Amino acid sequence: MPPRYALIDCNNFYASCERLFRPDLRQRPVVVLSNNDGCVIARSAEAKALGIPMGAPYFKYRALLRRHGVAVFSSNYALYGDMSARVMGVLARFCPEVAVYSIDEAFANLSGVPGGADAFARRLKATVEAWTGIAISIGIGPTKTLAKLANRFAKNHPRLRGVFDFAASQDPDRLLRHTAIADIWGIGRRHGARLARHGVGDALAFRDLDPTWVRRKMTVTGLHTLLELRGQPCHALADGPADRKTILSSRSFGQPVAGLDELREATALHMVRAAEKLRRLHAVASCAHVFLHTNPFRPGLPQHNDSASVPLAVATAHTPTLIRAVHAGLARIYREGFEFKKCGVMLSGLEPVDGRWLSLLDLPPNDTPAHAPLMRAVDTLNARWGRDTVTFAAVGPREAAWHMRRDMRSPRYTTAWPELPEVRA
DNA sequence: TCTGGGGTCCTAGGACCC
DNA sequence: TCTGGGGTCCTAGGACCC
Repeated sequence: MPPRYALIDCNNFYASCERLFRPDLRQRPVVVLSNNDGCVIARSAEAKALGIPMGAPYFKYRALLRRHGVAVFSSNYALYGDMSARVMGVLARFCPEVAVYSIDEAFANLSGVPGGADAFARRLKATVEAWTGIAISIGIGPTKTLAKLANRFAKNHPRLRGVFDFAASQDPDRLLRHTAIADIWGIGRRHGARLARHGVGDALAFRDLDPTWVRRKMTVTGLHTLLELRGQPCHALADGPADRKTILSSRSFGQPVAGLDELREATALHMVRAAEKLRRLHAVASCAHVFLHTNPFRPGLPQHNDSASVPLAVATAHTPTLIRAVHAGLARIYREGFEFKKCGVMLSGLEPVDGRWLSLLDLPPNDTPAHAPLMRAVDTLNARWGRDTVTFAAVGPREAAWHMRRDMRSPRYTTAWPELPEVRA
């Protein structure tokens, strides 16, 4: 049976999560800001109607937001992650095959579902909304790219009531003609602008281009997009289990940082986070990387961007060893006299912890087997009592000035006991 | 003052080897 | 001063996604 892909996604996900526990905001526009309260990354329908673009820098829009009584939130990933797990749980319970694609999206294969794809999707939508309070939209098509496209129509045309099957269309060419080139999944700003210069402005024109030309100008990625628009699947439901290749932890500072001591604390904190993720994947890393950036938005200031890679003698998930590695890298790239805006660490050469290669040389003393129980104990305590119940001295004081800003974070309603919502009769 | 963070994939080019 | 072809591996950079 040919696949019938569905793209299921949550409407204005972060903004919807914020509203769940704040019924007073039901009619008010809501926006959610990125880490550090830098820019707008989620908008309720009312906020979109006010003309606030995705990615709008907060400082430029603050006055407008205030004028229109927009409720503004710092991002609260504890809440969004938990709500995402609930939505995905419902999907997994009812769909024969699901692949989670992002925090607010999943693909499913609805081929052969009882009662037909459209009726099934409508039941699924009603169930998710009743059980979680999060509204979703569903697009269906013979390829993932067309399912994505169908999802846009489901969202943008209220008469479809949130579900649209591309195959049900009387005139598919017309749908493609009404899809702007940059709204195609897989075609971003750069290629969109380039195609527009060649007179290719919509999905229909792109679909009918010469595949050889597209292959040459846009690599196989672009070719796959074209073929998928023609109904020929190039992406499987789950494109391989996608073993992670890297783990990254980085952030802009709440305020500029010039001193080495603070950079050592910040990189240590990033490594604590990265190593937590590494152990959650039951993996070890064989290389640690560290990087520094000054502020690219201030080209007048002296700029210094650099990175260093530190190979590890033995692949490990031992946080202190990894911190020592990035501190060694940091010493190589740090320069005095610069205002740094951002730093981060990356782990690469990931291997499953059970199948790792041991060095032919003796194990270095910092990777003795005793370290695994210690890390396990740290992770267990933090899982039970909350993040950073126990941590590492190298990360420095908990209230350091360089930590990111999130001045408008809502309570972690569903994941922290002290922040449970209270209901008064 | 104030412009996110975390990923993937693809390609070109250099280093190195035989 | 002249001097090949073929292969692998790594890295940097570009493009995309949410």
